[in-house]
Amino acid sequence: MRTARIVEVEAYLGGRDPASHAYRGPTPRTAPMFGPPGRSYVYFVYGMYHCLNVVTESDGVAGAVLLRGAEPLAGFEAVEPSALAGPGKLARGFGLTTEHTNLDLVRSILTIRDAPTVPTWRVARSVRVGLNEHATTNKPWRLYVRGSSGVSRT
DNA sequence: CGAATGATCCGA
DNA sequence: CGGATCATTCGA
Repeated sequence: MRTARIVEVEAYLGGRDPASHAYRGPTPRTAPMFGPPGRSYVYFVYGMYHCLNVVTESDGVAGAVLLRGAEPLAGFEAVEPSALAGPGKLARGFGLTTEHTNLDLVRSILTIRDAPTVPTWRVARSVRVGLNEHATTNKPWRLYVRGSSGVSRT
């Protein structure tokens, strides 16, 4: 089993967030974002990368958190500490594809477990990265563990 | 149908 | 900064 510690995330909302895939209403691809919380939303971009999100809002309300970086803990054979630093690399490291969208993250082959609380002083905030200017909100909706090797380069 | 585009990454 | 590379989405 492969395990890793999540160290970088970004929040995406629904109708009020122009950067969100849910901005213009549900589509077959984004349906999980409008579903019940605690499930996965995996999408394919740039013809070669997958990204993993955790659906967060109640059923019928769009909202998700993009997992952008993690530190490998176990199950990864001889990988660099930065192997999961970045949303595309994280999904690839876990072998995720669109087959893994809409999975129950509490009980399925893909789960998220509780972990020791990260001290507030280790958490940094910033604006989200990788968005086109038109969609940027300039809200500090990216959170990451300061100094972690699992944080994507920006 | 065709065309545009993107919540990325890497290398120069 | 540009290229890789293609599913998804939107307009005609």
